[in-house]
Amino acid sequence: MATTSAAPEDRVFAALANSTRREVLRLLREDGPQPVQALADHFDMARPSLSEHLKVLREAGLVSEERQGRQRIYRLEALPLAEVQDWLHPYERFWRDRFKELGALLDRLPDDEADPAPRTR
Amino acid sequence: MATTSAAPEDRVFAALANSTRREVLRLLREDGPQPVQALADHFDMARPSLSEHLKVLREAGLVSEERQGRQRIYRLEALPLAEVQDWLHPYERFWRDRFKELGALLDRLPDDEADPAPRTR
DNA sequence: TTGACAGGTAGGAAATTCCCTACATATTGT
DNA sequence: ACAATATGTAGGGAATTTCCTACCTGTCAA
Repeated sequence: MATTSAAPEDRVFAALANSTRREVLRLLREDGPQPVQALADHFDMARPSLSEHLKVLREAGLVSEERQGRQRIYRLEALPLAEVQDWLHPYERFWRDRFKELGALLDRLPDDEADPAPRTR
Repeated sequence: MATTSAAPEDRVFAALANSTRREVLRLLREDGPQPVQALADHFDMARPSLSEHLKVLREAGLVSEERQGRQRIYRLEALPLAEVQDWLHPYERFWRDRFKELGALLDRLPDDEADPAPRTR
């Protein structure tokens, strides 16, 4: 019956669905608050396109902007990500169970190679 | 420089971007493995549309199917969600910092109303 | 004031997503 | 074998997303 209510976290999940936007978040996290240009330097795309992405992030509450002269300094606002973590929580035991199964399986095997081969990408 | 490489987690984030799909995950988590019909009962949408959603979830590794006669039992596969949690990790300190700020602020106020009034937005 | 810089907005094309109605396939009961 | 059940796939339309090239606005420096 649930008509798939549009939760407020909807915007956050949608914002995270794009890798450019996730990269922006990473840049803000690792390099701190910075103007649009500095961010744009990391992408191939036209600057106005990045502006659109910033808008999506803004509307999801994931970044804030502070005007400073003719620049706008964008800053990471991580709080909405706490919602995502909360959302994940009830699933945690499921993957932990899986890990346990896997661990048990490995225990039963001869002590061979622990490393499961480098990811083929 | 980074051309926003399409990470493998891309599929997972994209899968989570839709609330119907998140609802499916919740149903599988709360009610356990079940056939498509049982899931479909919870949605207004045509069953083939749900099938498409299940396909997206399958390709993200978030569910698995087990054929049982003419039914297909879908089961939650939560492991890819661990990737999401890993992705979240480096952000955690940012929102904790925010909480601390908030806490400090509240401490400085007269012990009045703890509830900060519903956001006027 | 004028020009250059920073960055948002408008308008639109191409791709993708989401949902639908047929239809195809496999299994099961009669 | 036949009808009914369970579910996937095809084809297509509408909406949304993503990206582009102009273009507009505000700030700073000469």
